[in-house]
Amino acid sequence: MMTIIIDVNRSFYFQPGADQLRLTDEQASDNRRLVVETASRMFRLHGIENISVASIMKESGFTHGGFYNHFKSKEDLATKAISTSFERATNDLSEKLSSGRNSQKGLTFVIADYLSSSHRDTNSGGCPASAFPVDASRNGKDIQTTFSKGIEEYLNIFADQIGESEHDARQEAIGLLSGLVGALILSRAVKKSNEKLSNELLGSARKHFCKGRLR
Amino acid sequence: MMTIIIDVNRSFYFQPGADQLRLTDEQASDNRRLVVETASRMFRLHGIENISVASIMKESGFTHGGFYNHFKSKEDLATKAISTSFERATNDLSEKLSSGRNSQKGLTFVIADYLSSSHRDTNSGGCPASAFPVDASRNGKDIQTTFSKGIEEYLNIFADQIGESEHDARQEAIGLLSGLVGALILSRAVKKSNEKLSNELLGSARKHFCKGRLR
DNA sequence: TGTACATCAGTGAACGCGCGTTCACTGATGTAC
DNA sequence: TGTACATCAGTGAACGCGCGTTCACTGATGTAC
Repeated sequence: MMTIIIDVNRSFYFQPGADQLRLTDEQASDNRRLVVETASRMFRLHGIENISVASIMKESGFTHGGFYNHFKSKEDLATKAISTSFERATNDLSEKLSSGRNSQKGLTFVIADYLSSSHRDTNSGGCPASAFPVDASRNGKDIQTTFSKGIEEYLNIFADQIGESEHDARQEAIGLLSGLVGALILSRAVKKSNEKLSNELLGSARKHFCKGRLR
Repeated sequence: MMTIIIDVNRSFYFQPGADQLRLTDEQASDNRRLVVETASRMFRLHGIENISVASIMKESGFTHGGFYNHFKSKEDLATKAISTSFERATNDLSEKLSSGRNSQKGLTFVIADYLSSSHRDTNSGGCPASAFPVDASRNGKDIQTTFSKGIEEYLNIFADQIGESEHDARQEAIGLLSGLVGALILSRAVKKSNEKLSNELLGSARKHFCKGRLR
């Protein structure tokens, strides 16, 4: 078996048109931000390994070649996308909690929101703590470092809200976050085949983790 | 730009050697079982999308060409691998629980075992309920159906053990399974970057979910 | 403030690789009579 | 029970495709003087 490949005229490249011009620094960093946000959404929804660099760039309105002007690698982008998701999510969380007067009652709102069918079905991927842990566990140290920081932030916010003695609050926060993440992930995993079970997982977990907190 | 590809002698194929012979039905189904078990382990450890058909076949001691003699597609294998994992896992679980005399105490053993560092670090991938949910949520109905059945089985076993009124037991089982799955997944996701946090997640979740069950 | 030149975001083709799947081929096993 | 023939698990090459990454090239913007 022999294959002969003759490649004619290897060094012919596209010449950009006359309307091709260098962007200002501000435009460039706006573009970078846009790509990170697109990636954050697509990664959370479909998983990091299942979304290509080209599709992120296309969804952001660019061709894929320019990707490496902004990011060292796909992993570099993933790291930035994860930390951006967590920043936004923990800000939202703090806001929701600070608007609720009674702290334990505030938590029940957050739990109900987290374990709602609209969070399960969101087409932006929802909470990064539920979207990324399996990707993180299969990836290297850089991505895990970013993920860990996000988890710590979540735990701090929950523990602050729970109050009690510091150690108990932290332990309670860990139990709560684990329960929320587990229930949401499981309910997503069965939704297409058994929506009844999916809803039951959300509803029962909601009741279970609100118990003793209400009012 | 033009590329010319000349492919010489396209139709030359390998001829099996003289020691090449048809297997008995039993050998063939033993081989099939072996491939499913190898896949189950590799899929749980690295995720379904991250393991190739060729690598599963190689790890099982075969070349990849024969794969489609046994399975309709990679998804077909994934479905069989998931259900096999659940069968084994739920059998193990029942066994562990039935050996413990007091039912609530039996559960605390299971919780401690589930949230142990050796389960987190197992190089066979461990419990399918924690290994597959994110893969399942990103896959189609066939895989989710298999996954749902496994989850139902887990919930039934937990609920039986918990006892109480039937409805409360089911709700409690959902809370417990969610917590176990969430804590294990999170602890795996931070292990490479922050082992202290990883251990804390396991330990605190263990205490949290054993509370009120001990003795 | 004006000028000369380096920088760099974007383009689209290409590279090298690995994926899931298909294929022609073999010959002992399985089976229909 | 004996015989003729179809079945089928395994092999390794190949297909077609998509991936992450690299590349040469452009010219207005950024910057050093």
